[in-house]
Amino acid sequence: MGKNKRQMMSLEALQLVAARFKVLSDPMRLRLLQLLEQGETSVSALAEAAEATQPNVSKHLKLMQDAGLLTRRQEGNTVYYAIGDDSIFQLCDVVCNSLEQRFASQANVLASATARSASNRAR
Amino acid sequence: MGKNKRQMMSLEALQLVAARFKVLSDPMRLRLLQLLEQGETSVSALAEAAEATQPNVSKHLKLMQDAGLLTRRQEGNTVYYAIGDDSIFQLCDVVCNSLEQRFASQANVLASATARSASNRAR
DNA sequence: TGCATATATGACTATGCGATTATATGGTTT
DNA sequence: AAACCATATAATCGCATAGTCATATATGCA
Repeated sequence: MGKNKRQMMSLEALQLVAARFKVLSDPMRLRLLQLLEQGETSVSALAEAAEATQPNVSKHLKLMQDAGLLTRRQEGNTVYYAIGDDSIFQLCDVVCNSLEQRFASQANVLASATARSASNRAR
Repeated sequence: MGKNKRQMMSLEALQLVAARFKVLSDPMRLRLLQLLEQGETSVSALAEAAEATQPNVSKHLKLMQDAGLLTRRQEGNTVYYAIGDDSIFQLCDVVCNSLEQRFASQANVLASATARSASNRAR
């Protein structure tokens, strides 16, 4: 209770946090993460589901793996990626709830997309 | 409890979420938010505290206000900005905790910066 | 060995954005 | 009115990056 007083973060720390947000600041990557929430998936399957080219998807996946968000498993010819950091979905939930509030009065673009995640939180 | 199955978000929704993350993906903006956590502050005060030029700070502030993260209040000549969406700090906490875990074994760049926020969560 | 499939990488283009500088806008004071 | 102050805006530059296309790598199979 009461307001927490955070101490200032160093510039390096802020850069790390900013970098994490940057990884999440692309619709295609969010789409891939959403697909991966259903479970480990191969690159080609992701490319088809996301309606994107294979090289493009491959790059995004590598970027997210390098950022520590995904894990990579190779089985024969095909490579399977999976969620490696569940905090991603906490982040998306918080953002969705905030956006819901913001657009509450307007045409509800987000309504169907975030209704469930909102009803999960005890607010 | 157990895993929640989210439903797919529309492309527009994903773009909105990505846009919110993008606003947070810049170290200077995070710095300004951190300064504003202490309370409403004028543009010039922010510029000095952040060691940045006034036009640069002004742009960042406007951008965050347009994104719904900040509020703006003008009093005479000077303009005061303040936090308009507290979810920002939830987001930063989640990211900090995730980064802590990730870099747990390495040199602890984040330790001092995030220790408190980590000890706040019941994990 | 040779060929097919799956993924990764490199070259290239186009777009977006952060920073700086100079200037404009708006308010206050004399 | 003019001068001064704080903030916002415009023009510009440089850089990062998402996307595409072509190609390399690598694994499996005939």
